[in-house]
Amino acid sequence: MLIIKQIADNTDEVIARLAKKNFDGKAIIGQVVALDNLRKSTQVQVDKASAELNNLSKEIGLLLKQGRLVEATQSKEKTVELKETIKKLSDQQVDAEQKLNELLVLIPNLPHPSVPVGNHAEDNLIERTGGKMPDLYADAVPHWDLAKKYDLIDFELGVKISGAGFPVYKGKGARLQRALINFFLDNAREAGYLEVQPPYVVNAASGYGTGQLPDKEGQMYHCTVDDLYLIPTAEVPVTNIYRDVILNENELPIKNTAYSACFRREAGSYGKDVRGLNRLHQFDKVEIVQIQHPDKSYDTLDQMVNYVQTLVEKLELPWRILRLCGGDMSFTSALTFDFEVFSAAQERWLEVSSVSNFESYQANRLKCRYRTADKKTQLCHTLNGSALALPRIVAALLENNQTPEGIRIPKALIPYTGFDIID
RNA sequence: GGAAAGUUGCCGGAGUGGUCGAUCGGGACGGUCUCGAAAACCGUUGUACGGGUAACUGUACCCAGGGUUCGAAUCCCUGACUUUCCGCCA
Repeated sequence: MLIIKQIADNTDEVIARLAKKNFDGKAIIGQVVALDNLRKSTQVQVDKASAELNNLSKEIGLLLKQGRLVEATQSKEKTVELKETIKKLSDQQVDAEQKLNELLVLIPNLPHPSVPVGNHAEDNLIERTGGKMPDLYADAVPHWDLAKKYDLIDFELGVKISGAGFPVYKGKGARLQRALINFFLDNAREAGYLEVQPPYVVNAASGYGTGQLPDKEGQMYHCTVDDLYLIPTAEVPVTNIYRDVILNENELPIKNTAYSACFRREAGSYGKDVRGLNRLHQFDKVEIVQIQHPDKSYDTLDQMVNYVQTLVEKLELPWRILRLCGGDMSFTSALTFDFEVFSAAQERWLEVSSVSNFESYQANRLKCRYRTADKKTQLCHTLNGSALALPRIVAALLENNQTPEGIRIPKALIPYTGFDIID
């Protein structure tokens, strides 16, 4: 969440910047500032009364020790009213803090000044593009047909076992998944990321830490008996490793990578967007996460984008990078670059990665801090990106590399698949 | 699922009603010594929110939430979690 001090000190600026995210912050920011003032003023009173009570208690202790019972009893009587005052005031303070917090988590992150204005995908800026558009032969078909033809993915079987959006990968389809996961993890490791294997279910505190809660409550699978959530991305457990952690400045940046299955309810999605592998309830993804010094986080964001670019290049896919507009960005992000690859038979760009700098927004919720040389604690910046999400990569690989003889595997992947063609 | 024990600072581990934010040990950091290092010795070593230009200072925090008391890490209640044993099991 945003830092209350910054909101209070730059109210108008915050409201103006939030507008870029289509968030009308006028009313809520006003309330937040008022609650913060109330919180402070009640605290001053509570502290003062508590100090008085503490002093009285010490005195009573001394008096009792000296056997001055009458005076002790008199002092005791004085505490009655004090305690009532403290109770009343601290209730007020707790109440203000609670309300303040409830409001703060509803305010999205401020977009970076370089974020383009806009509300829809069409308003995103194309940063750069690369790769070669494939020349498909006349009978080229979308990946769902290829998946059936070569018996790679069984969507109907998934429906039987679980429901729509839970495909069953088979044979070379399954091996391709495994190959991609290993390929991505090995690349990440070579780029200096420490591999971790996180839990696939998280508690509510973790959901709040990275901002999925309360904003995206309905998008996560929730195991109510145990009050645990299936992770929508490895970002959640991996970033939460650093919840309530104070790092040494020289430990930064932290670079972690993790493979995980990801679970998303995708409530409200339907239509041709969800065909085949385009949108699933369960999918595989390798994620990269960095915890960085605030001064360096934007350099790091560039590095992460460049790193993801090397992946799509090695996979020989046509790609483009979008700078997301304010309306298309996630709740918690300050600046996001999306990667899309062209899926030639569908003739569509498919999002395969999203790389974001959250600045201190997540860190503030997580209480992820670092200690400066002069022993002050400061919030870290958190960043993450998909590197990469598998299903749409698979869709593009299948579609773009289809030939009458079979589906060609890109050179970089062959050591991982163990085969160079699907036929 | 059944039974028992436990949860204190970076870690280990004291503390069972009053100068306890907390003994001590380890670690880490700084210093002395050394060509350098080790050892030894000396010192430092919490977080959050307030007040104050500042030096400084107030409050809260010993798993969480309630309660008893003038006063709670310490006593009582509730909850969470952890560990061990038994059962079940990849």
